[in-house]
This record gives sequence, structure tokens and C-alpha cells, in this order.
Amino acid sequence: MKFPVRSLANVSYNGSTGHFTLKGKKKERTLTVNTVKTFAQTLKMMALSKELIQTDDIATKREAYYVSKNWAEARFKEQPESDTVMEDVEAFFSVNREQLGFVPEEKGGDVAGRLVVIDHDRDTGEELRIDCTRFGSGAYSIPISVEDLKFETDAQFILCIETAGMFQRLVKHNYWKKANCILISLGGVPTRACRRFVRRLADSHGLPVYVFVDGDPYGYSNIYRTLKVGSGNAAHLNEYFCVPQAHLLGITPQDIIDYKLPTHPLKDVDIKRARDALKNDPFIQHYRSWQLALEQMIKMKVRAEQQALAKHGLNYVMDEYLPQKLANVGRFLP
DNA sequence: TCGCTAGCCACCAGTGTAGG
DNA sequence: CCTACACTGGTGGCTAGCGA
Repeated sequence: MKFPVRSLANVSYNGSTGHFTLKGKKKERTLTVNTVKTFAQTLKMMALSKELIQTDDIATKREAYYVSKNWAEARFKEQPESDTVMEDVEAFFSVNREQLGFVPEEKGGDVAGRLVVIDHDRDTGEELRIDCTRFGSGAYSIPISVEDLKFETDAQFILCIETAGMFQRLVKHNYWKKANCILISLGGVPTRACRRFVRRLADSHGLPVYVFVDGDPYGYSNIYRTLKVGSGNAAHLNEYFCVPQAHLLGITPQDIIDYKLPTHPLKDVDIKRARDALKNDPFIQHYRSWQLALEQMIKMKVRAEQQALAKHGLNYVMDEYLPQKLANVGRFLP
């Protein structure tokens, strides 16, 4: 069995399509004394997938792991083991995990704002219109599979927010009403469903996507990068799970200076992450402005969280920061 | 000897629970 | 009531040891 190698080293960034693509390196899983267990697990995982599809059922990653407990010697010890095998199967067939009948447990991705999501009732097929302006202080939760959803909106743009805290703040004060936008909470690294949701929504109405993350290397090179161009690890399906039209609103290293934000010193791991991104990340290497931003951050030796804007008052972010930034969309980092 | 892989580790964001 | 931990999702890197 041959699988595409899924790592940053085996992807290239294509400026015109806007996402990572595989370079074609393969790894091989053969049947030998040492690999017999993994080999068997891979086959069993495929069999489980087949069964799920035939019975139109699904299993969470955790459930699939427990199913393996019946596989005698081929059982998995820890869930991460079954996860990696599952991803191998996924890459092998060049389909996404959900199509194989494997789903993540509900997690991440809240939506609020001027948007109507059109879903269907599973039993009756009846059309369900979900109005994201009518959740009060709550929000609509992005489902596991977003492929069949349709959208109606007159919003001007989509604003993706890294932390739930900042999202809550903007929702509570109805920021989406003031700015006529759709707010989406990423909750750390965005899940695949979340990325796909943003992508389909943006494509269907030609909306620009702005991303608001913490001002640290992790926020840039993991969270933002993963949303925009996909990841090395899921390189076989980045074409669908990415948002090429995304741009970084903040917090940029320059913002820390311009807005006199309180900062924390960069930890060693932050510096390491930044240097690593400069050295190995094809996306960063493609954009000079990103390299400059990361180098500037390393030089400044500080990082700033989204919450740092609270220094100027709790509502400063809504009244000053976001309007000022949105007035200069052209200056956003790519 | 070299290169690859499996298995382990690190990191982050968020949530829920157990215990002091 | 707060802290610590375990678990979910995600990302990467390191390295011993095996096969070619």
C-alpha cells in the first residue's frame, strides 16, 4: 500500500490556487514481520469504514478506537494510534474522513451575525431556515458535515476570531449589526468542518474573510496558516479545507507598536516556532511581507494577545481598533 | 551505511470534572 | 471557589531501530 507523505516537507504553496498541494512523495506500508500489526490495523480500519458506509452509519474517532478493542492482537493501545491509521486510510483513498463514516466529536466553530443557514430535517427532508441573528447571546454551532448547507446573507465580510472570549464579547455587543458582518469563532486551530464552512460561505457570496488572532507565532503560523492554505498533515484534501481568500486583520507585530499594547515576552518555544516557520513553511516563504512580520516579532521579543486591547477599555476593540483596521483592508497581511 | 517509519514527545485552545 | 488534570480538537519535531 502506498500513501502520500503528509508533512510540510512534502507540500508546496501555489499562489494561484491558494493552498498547499502535495509534491508526490509516497510512503509504503508493506507486509513484513515488523509492520504486520499496523498493516492489519489498516485493513481492519478499511473494513470498518466499509461497514459504516453500507449501513449509512457514522462513528466518532473515539468510537472507532473502542471498536478496535475487538481486534485481538491488532487492537490499538491509545486513540492517537487509531487516529493516524484513520488518516492514512483517508489519504490512501483521497477522500475526506467524513466520507468514510468517521467524524470528530462535536467541537468548535460558532457562528453569529447576518446569515441564514438552510439545512434539512433528516427525517422529513423539510427545509430548515436557521437565522444566525436570533441566537441572542448564544450562537449557531457548525455541524460536522457542511457540504449540503445553503446560505443567505447580505453581510459585507466574514470575521474569524481565534478565542471564544473575544467572540463572546463581539456577540454580546452585537458587533455584527454595527459592522454588517458574520462572526465566526475558530476555537484555537480551526477544525476541518469549520474551515470548510467558511470556505463555502465565502465562495457562495463572494465575501472577503478577515482573521483576528493573537499576535504570536502560533496564531500566525498554525491557526491562520491552517485556515488559509491548509496543513501539511491533511495535504491530500487541502483543496477543500482551506480559505484562500482569507487575510490577516490582526494582531500584527506592527499593531503592538501602533496601539501601544501590553505584551508578554516571547517564550523560547515561540521564537523556535517563528524560526521554524521562516525556515520550513512554504506559505511563509512565499510571502516576503510575512517573513518581515515574523522577523520583526523575533526582533521585538514580545507577543500580544487579543485581550491586550482591553488595556484601552473593554470596548476599545469594537469602537476603535476594528473600525480603524477595516478602513485599511489593503494593508492586511496576505 | 543510509533512509524511512513508528512511536513518542512537544506545543496551543477549549471544556469538564475532581479534589484540596 | 479555585486549581490541576484529563480529554477533545488541531499542529509539528525528534529519534531508535529496522530494512534496503
